[in-house]
Amino acid sequence: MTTAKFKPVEEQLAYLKKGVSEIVPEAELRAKLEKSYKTGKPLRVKLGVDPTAPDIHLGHTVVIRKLKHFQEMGHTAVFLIGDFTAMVGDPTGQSETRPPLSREQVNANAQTYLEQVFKILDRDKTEIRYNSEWLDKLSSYDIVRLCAKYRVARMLEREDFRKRLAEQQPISVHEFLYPLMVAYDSVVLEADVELGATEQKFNLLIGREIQREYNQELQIAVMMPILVGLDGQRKMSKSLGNYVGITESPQEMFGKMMSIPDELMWSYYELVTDRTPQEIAELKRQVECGAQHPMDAKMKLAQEVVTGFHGADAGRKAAENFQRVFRDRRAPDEAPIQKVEVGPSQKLVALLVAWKLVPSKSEAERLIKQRGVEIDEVCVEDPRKEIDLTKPSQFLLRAGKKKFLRIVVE
RNA sequence: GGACGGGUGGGUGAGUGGCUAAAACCAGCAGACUGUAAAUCUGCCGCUCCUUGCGGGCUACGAAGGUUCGAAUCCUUCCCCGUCCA
Repeated sequence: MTTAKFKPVEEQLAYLKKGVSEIVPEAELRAKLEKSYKTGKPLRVKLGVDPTAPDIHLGHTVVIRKLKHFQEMGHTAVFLIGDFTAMVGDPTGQSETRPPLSREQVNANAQTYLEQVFKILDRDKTEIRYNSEWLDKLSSYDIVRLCAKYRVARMLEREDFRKRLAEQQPISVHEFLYPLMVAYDSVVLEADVELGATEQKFNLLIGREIQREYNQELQIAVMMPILVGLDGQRKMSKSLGNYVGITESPQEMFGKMMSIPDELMWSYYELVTDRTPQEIAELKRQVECGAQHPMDAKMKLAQEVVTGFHGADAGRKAAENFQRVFRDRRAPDEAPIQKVEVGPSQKLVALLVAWKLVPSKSEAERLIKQRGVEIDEVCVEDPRKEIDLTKPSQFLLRAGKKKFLRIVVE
């Protein structure tokens, strides 16, 4: 092994620190990088993700992108799927007990996660592991011994627990197990570095404590900031609906990116694109001095994100479409197509529900009354309007600000 | 095991027999304004039916029963959460 396989330590550090919120402790990371540089042995970098939902959104990609950075520097990316821990449920960040998932759900989610993760990571260079591999095999006795290695008072230091205790919210005993199991994962994987969002700090640090108990070298905790959701307020999450799914269509993705508050775009540039800090600073300066319109800067961001997941063509098209529909206020050149068979005429409200543009007829009626529905760019005034389906035709239906459907009767 | 407090719409939270599909606020949606940003203003915000009316029906205040002309509100049992005691 030659040392030439790695870049110089300082260069690696500069790259790896991009966008990072905290490294605990940073000096040890440097030491580990130096050692690996000398011995030619790559660091083992762990990122654990619980497959609690079928899709990954932009918020998840922040840490995955960081793992990719380590991968690019020649280190071993260990992508850990928490198929066991997903069933335990991590209490992190939400002050309520999350319902545990069944094994089937977890497995199905894990599958879709992997497909999506490799839009970012290099499939051939990633070590994929499942923590059920070892956690399933622990005996009750093993678990008792693991629990014996940590104290309740220390456990209660965790902000989420402290808060719930103070607010008289429930804490289940099994929730204490979660951080211990995550820590045990690090022991099994012999992690040199563990990545996570800042809210994972507690878990990452327990990993160090438990590794010490098992006489291992301690892992470095590298934490990434939490990506704020589209509302500009709260953390991006599926349950809050303020997210961008990475499998969403280019148009949707673009539209959602454009809806973020202006100030937020800088943190997005930093966390979900591969732009360097210098480039971002320069762009920001241009916007501030008026050389560039904030909307243009945001459109660039949106296009880059779409390009990352759908390719350059899709990115360009999405930008053009956005320009056309929302800035020039014209119909989109392509809208999803809904085919309908020729048949008896039907009420528009019923069709809006059938085509899933609104959740109920009441909602549909409301939308029409509020002048939110257009057919071929003409506002529908009558909530009782019937749609003629008796002969072939087609028209463009708009429901609300963003939903378009090209209806083809045939 | 005992004592006490609590469980209301997506969230916070008022309501303690009819005026309550349930205040207020937040979130959400639509319209205006715009850069589909933010801010602001206006309206909507359980489901359903039609003759679209300050219209009819249905469902809803942890669950199930009961009292009553009438219950989110009173009674009974049960479930769940928290605090203190053991």
